[in-house]
Amino acid sequence: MAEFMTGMKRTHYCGELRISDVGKTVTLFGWVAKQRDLGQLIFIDLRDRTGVTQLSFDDTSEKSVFEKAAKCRSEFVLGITGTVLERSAKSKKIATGDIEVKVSELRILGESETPPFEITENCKTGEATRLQYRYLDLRRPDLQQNIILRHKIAKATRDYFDERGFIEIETPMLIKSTPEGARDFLVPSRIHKGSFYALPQSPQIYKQLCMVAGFDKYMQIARCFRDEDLRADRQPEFTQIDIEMSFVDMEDILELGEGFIKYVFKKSLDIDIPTPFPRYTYNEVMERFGSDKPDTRFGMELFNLTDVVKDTDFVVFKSAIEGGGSVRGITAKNAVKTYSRKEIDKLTETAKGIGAKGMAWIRMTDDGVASSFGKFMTDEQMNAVIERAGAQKGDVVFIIADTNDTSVMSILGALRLEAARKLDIIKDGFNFLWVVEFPFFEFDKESGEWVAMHHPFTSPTDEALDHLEGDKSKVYAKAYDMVLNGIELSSGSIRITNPDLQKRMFSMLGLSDEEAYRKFGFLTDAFKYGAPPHGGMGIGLDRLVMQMIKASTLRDVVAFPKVQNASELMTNAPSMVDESQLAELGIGVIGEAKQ
RNA sequence: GGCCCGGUAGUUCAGUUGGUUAGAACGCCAGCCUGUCACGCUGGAGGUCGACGGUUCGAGCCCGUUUCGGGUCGCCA
Repeated sequence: MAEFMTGMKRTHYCGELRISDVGKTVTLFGWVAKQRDLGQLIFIDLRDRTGVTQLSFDDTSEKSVFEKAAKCRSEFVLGITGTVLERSAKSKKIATGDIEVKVSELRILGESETPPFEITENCKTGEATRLQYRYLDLRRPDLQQNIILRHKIAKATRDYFDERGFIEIETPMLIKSTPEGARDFLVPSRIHKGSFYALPQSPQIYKQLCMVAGFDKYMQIARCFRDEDLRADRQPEFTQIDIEMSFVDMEDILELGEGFIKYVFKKSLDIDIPTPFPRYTYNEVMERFGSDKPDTRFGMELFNLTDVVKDTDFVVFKSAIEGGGSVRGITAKNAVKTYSRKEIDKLTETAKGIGAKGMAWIRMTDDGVASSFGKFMTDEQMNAVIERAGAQKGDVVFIIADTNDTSVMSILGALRLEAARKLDIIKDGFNFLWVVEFPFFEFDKESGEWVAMHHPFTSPTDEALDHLEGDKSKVYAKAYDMVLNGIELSSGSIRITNPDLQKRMFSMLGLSDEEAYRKFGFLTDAFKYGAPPHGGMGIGLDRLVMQMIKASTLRDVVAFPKVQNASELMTNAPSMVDESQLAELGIGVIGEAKQ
């Protein structure tokens, strides 16, 4: 039934025509957004990626054209030629509202069944249905704008780094598996039966080898893969703006990163981001915000009560402190109405869910001070607590005690976010910051051992070189994170380039010399042949775009995303494969297959 | 793997203490309509109430299991 477009050539996009075009003969292609049939008069809104133009048909139209227009339904694909007319009734709602196109030739290039949901902005249809028909979802103007903005950001990214002498180099997708951190996606080899490639979690090692090779400044908009569980801001495949530079120290990289953010916000959103970004040490953000990726769009900072309550009779506080831990809290301003006893109980459950043993609280009501632990305290002690909390009438104080200081801070960090959302006090804006001076090791409670917080190529600070094998809590890394509104946007470090130091690092991570050589020998070998000092970072493109458009999920900025269980609803990937395919690869499935 | 939330026409939702034939709006179909742009008017079609099992005289509603979707903790060097 569909007609051919032979002989038709587009003169304009649907969103382009203005009053100045009146009188022109134009040819447009697009989809029927809406058809309004008034009997002897028909209007069709024709949509493409740029916008909508109204087409009109009346009794002066050729009969066959008019009849065809009457048959048009939503999402039919049309090609039309006609004359631009000034509208008698103008519309201010759309950019082309002053004109319409009186159609002289109409071809139905593709018909459409009724779509499962309307192709409109602010579609209310659930995500699952939209993802199943993602090609229709992507046809919606808002999602289309997201993807187009993403393109602009990627373009600005390449421009920025190109102007500064960076070279984009493609690194391989089929690489050696080095399962140190996240789980690898594995790809079986047909030629080497029983052997596997891995998909890269990041181009880390290759970009470092590019530095050894002398490219000096590398960048790549690189797809990365991690076989871990999904979150609203985590997809199993994601895109990094990956950067590495030689002969630089941390300052150079931070400056480059700030410049990049400034540039990309200006170019794609025309927003000025002030630089330099505030810089916090890891210890400072943990103490003040209870997170290594703090959201600084609101206050409610943590305070330390350990010295204030250490002599009280409250056994919960006392035993936490005696066990080497701390007592800390946050104060929610004007929250006494929001946080009724019932709501506090709910928050306590939340706290327990993330590892708290309990939660103490103070409510500063009109009738006085109510608290969960007042009976264990003298009035002076309670007043000292309230003073430290900076609490006034109308405020609510939440207090966490634990023998593990880090737990206390991170639990309060989570409660701080939860309370801020509930109280709706998070201001609009783009709060960038750097977190620096990361510890090199963190203590793993389960194994009782110190484990590396970063990948094994991260350089310790110069001062730390003397006591690497000593007090592990005092070793810091030349690592830095860029944080935006509580989301980790970027992570980077200065790398180790000394082969001996790299060997020391591997052995501290529990890798034997043989094992280290088997896994990373090519890198340590490379460092024997003149490795320039270098460092870099990877900026999460998806997360950056998501923040720029204030989306709440990555799925709004990824064209074809995966859902929570890591499957794709449109194609139903992953799927089982034929036995013959498995046989060729020498692979069998153990246990019950899960589709 | 744990915890929390949700699933009722194509879509978004309502559905009382469990009680006759499960409703509305939008969309869809048909007819009428010359200035609409959320067109209007008239009429119509459209439901395994996610699935299975249980309780009950009777289940959309109660219970259990399961599945799908979302959030989150673990995990993400």
